[in-house]
Amino acid sequence: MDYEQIMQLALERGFYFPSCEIYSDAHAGFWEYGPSGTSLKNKFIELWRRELVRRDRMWEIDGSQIMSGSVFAASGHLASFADPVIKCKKCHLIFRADKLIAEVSSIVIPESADLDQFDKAVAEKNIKCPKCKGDFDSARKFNMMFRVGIGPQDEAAYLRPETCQSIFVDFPRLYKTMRGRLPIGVAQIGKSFRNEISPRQSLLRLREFYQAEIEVFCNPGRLDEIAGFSEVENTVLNIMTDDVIRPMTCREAYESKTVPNKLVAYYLGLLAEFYRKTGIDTGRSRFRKLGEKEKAFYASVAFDFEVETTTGWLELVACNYRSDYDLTSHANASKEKFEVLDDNVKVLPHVFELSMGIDRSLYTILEHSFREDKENERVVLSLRPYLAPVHVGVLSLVKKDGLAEKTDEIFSRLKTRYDAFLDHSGAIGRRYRRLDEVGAPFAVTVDHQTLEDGTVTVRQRDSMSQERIKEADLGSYLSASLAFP
RNA sequence: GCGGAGUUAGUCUAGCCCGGCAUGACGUCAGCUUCCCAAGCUGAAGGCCGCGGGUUCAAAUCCCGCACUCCGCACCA
Repeated sequence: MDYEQIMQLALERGFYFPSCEIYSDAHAGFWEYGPSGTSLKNKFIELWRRELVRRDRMWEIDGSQIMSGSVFAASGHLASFADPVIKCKKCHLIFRADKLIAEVSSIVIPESADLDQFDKAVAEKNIKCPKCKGDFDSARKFNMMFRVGIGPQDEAAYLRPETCQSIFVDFPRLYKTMRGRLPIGVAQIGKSFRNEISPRQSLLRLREFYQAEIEVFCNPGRLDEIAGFSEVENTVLNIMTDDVIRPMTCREAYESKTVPNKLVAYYLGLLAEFYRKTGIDTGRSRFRKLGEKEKAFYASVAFDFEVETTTGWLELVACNYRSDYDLTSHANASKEKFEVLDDNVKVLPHVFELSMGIDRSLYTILEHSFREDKENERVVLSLRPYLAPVHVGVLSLVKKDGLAEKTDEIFSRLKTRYDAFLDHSGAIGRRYRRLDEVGAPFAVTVDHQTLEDGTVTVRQRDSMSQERIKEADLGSYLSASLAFP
């Protein structure tokens, strides 16, 4: 399978498609989830809640997408999420001002410097466009954040470029009211917005995208006191350091100091177990330890969880040890106090972050589940049953002889408990094929025998095999088969 | 943002060079038939040929601009 096949399936079966596609001024980087995609996404999120939020007794919040300028002044986004750029007047090429100046003149100007410093350097050193030797316009900032105007005064605010700032800003209230103790995870699912220069490949680089972020607040002096560590100590992590992938258990990773402490090892373990249950082929995954130059400026230790796809290795989760960077910044800017009592000692928590890209994860699930069954001339999405957009197809073998009515009756009993799809029309084989393509793990078929002895057939998506069970047992059969792990 | 290639029904696609009724397949819907794995038959719906402008008696086709998609570069908290 490749990107194009997944794209075609997404368009044909209602997984995702371009936003505003009927208008020609639609912008790149915005995509909609259709019914199948939304259903898959909801179930993915439910699995995330089970495996991370509930398992680790985290607090889940849902913050504003628009946040005030002060938040991003404190977080550093206003200064450093923006690139200083200069544009050639003649050929209109755009360059990063700081990089071009450093390259041709060895003058180093920090990217967050005032704009006139760049203009001054360009003038003094008589820097011209490297391509056409044209003159440059004055420097300007290209900020990746979307600015929005609030109220009649059009006051500046911003669409959040990452969801975690809500968590940092909310932490003092949460800790005062929610009765937790360190280490405590605060989780959030939501949209983030980045004005990417060139969005690409549908769900893989979006301007509006979903993140599932977890910020674990911890006592930096007690990073090896993790109660749940024994639960994951034998979980295998594929850790990549210096271009070599080495499988090792969480305990081995910790003891060999491949990861710096038990807390980090524990959460990488939870993450690995979560992704295993999404059906992604974790044999083609790795936790890549980032080198000094690659890490974000706030991170002291960073691992990217990456998965191999037909588009190459794809980063699904950024795991950053952010130390006290965020809480210190917000404490200084807001005058709010972020210290908490941990075992009767006052401490400013450190933060370990798991920042997950949901859209990319969903794409990867689709690609890793996609199977061309040439022998049976079909395309199958072998999704885990609990993630399938449609749980069960409910079909009449033929419409006549009262089979349709009986099928409707069974469907009515199932439809509020499961994602069921009712289908009477066309050849039975064609209806099975359609269900295979959206990954429905089961198809219940009503035939003549149903009317005689009250049994129906249940067809398995992957094996195409069928068994006959009592109609009355359908509910318990499906509940057991579709249960989350 | 740069360079290249593209954009025709839900999907894929012919037609474009050389202007003159917009092809075909799959899919969808209805009916018949069959009755457990994309069978067959009959019928139907579905297109401002990406958008805007120009040339022309006439534009899917030629010209210009723009948008979007893919690839490469650059960018990437």
